[in-house]
Amino acid sequence: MQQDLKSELTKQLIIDKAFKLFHENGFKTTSIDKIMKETALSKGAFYHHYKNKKELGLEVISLKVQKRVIKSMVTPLSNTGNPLQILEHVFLDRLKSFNVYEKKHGCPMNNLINEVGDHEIAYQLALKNIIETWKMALIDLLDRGKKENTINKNISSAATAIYLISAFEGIRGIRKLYTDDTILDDYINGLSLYIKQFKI
Amino acid sequence: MQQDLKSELTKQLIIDKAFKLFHENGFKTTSIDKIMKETALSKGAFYHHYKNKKELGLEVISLKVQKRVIKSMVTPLSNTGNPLQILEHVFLDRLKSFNVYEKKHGCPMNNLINEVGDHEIAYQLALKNIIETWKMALIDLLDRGKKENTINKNISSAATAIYLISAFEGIRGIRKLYTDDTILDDYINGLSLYIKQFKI
DNA sequence: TATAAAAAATACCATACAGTATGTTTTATT
DNA sequence: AATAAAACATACTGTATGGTATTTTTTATA
Repeated sequence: MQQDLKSELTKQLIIDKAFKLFHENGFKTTSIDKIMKETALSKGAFYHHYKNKKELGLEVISLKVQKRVIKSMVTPLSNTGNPLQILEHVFLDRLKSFNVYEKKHGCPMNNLINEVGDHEIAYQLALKNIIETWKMALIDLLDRGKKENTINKNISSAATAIYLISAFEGIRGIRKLYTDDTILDDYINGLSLYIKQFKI
Repeated sequence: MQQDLKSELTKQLIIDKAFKLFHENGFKTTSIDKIMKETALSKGAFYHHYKNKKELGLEVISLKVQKRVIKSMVTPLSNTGNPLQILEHVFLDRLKSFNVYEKKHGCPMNNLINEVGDHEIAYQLALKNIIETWKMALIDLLDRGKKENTINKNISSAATAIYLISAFEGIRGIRKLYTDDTILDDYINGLSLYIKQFKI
């Protein structure tokens, strides 16, 4: 195999396993040893490709966590159609798409925000970047609705975007505490009611 | 000093320092050594009073984390007055009461939920208990508003309670990523608009 | 004041950790 | 085939960890 391709595959393997373990067990308590045991490669291989754990953490955020959020929560906002329907679809469909594993372990981004969001400035910036991207996309969609007269012009797009994001991330954490979906049903009802209020 | 009083004071000291360090640096990465260094006592003292770190964790949750939430977010909901005004007051006053330290390190409960909410069942139950207490108190207040004809009877009290809690906890995490309060202002505007919708 | 128990200190252990030094194997180039 | 560099493996270091064993100090009671 070509060297640069092999290198790329190895790095991708490490990132994938690291993301999985960060998601399941948290960032701080996931050691390099545990990650490399998952890859079936050695510690030497890790330090050949990465300077340290921090560098890996930042790659996991930008290559896995960010992509995940953008794919499921940002990109679909650009679809054509009624903005309010898109909003409801994106948030509700996402929640309903989660399997037991994802409900149990919560949102990878939110987990990182709460675990390392007040520690390393580098993590802070990388995570903030995701939130800002998400916020902007929501604002664009809400503004489009206002322009097309399907959304009440008196509501603040920025405030609504942040309230939507906050509630979504909040419930992803709270759901961890439960073993069934009743709390998610409450959230879903709350969200539906909330979105309906934007209508003209 | 009386023995049982001394014992009680020592335990309280350990709990206070542990809560502080959990809040600042997280649960998992706060070691017994670090806690006991803060208390200026020895490791022997710790293991005289506590069986292990888990037992301390549970005491911190029930004696510090829970008390904190109940005092600031639950008890004030029982005040007399217009339920909607009480709602707005409690949530907004709480947010506005936070100092730089509390904004930086987020909500101790939410931090724990996201860090250990999917690990130890004992932590899970202790934390869920707080959320349930909070949820019930909000439902009671909303139901009172409905009975007194100040709150729209068509909204679900449980759904509204969970949506309020989720957004509040969500923003406490997200705020960690920022160095100023603009994101909090967005949230506050979003919350005000949200609460206004409950009006008849 | 003697004695027992509680409170706290000291010293220790096995394990896990991030990271390093050095070796071996694989791949690319001449 | 020779050589160099990249990819990976092995063995190690120093430090931190949760927890234990044992000793010293403080407090309560007779």
